[in-house]
Amino acid sequence: MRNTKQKSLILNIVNNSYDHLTAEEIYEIARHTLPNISLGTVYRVLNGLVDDKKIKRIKMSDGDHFDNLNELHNHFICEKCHKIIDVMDSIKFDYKIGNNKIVDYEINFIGICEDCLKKEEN
Amino acid sequence: MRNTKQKSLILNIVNNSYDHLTAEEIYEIARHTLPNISLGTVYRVLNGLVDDKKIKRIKMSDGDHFDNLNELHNHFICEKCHKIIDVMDSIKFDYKIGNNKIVDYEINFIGICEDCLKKEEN
DNA sequence: GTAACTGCAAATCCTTTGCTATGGA
DNA sequence: TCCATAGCAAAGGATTTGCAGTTAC
Repeated sequence: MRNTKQKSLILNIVNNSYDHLTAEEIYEIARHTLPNISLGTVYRVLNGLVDDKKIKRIKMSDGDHFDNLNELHNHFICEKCHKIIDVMDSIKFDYKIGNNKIVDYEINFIGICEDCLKKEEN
Repeated sequence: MRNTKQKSLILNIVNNSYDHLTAEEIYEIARHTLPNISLGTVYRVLNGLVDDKKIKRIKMSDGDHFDNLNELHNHFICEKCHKIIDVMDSIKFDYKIGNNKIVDYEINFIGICEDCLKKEEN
């Protein structure tokens, strides 16, 4: 895998954001630096970075979002507005599932976020 | 939400399968009983059942899969072949994340399944 | 009776891909 | 130099949606 300016830019964008950006959002930010970058390239680079385990993919109803691996964390996902909130507490598992090799795990908390709870009250 | 034969059939199919079926697969099975059922209806009914928390959606790279809620369980997902394996052990959490209301959580173990490990050896 | 649901087909939207040109090592 | 990668645009594929007819309650 070659080190292109497109790739290092995209990795930087993901690593410096805690907003769980979509490919489209990353594309818009990347264009500030590289106006000619294409959305196809953004998708291709993101897929490569996920394969290389440099970033993580979060599958959502509105398309995939991408997350940095700066610190171990999990997610809370709001059922109403689909907001993703980082849960920094590190939960540890020491687990065995048959003869399958566990490489990683993720815990997703699902519920209603503070903002949506407030809206419900009204 | 009305109780149609399409809906009860689809709920039965999901509840009696442990194969984490896709909409397309559910459609094919449903056609044995209701030959005129349409794929659009399958998608619409599945969305309704997920909203009503009668079944669960599993987002995968090849499209969504649907899972029954017969027994509390989590999933192991193979990175290579994308197989989903049920993990029946019941892990319990008593957790608080700010003022957000936690309704549910899911734990996904990610790794390489036994079959793919064997293939790698060769 | 009537509002909700179905079937059908077209549309939508995210994502991938083929091709040619470019640039990193 | 040479092959992986970028840009562009077209294709792909899962899912949604509009509409007219049907059905559950």
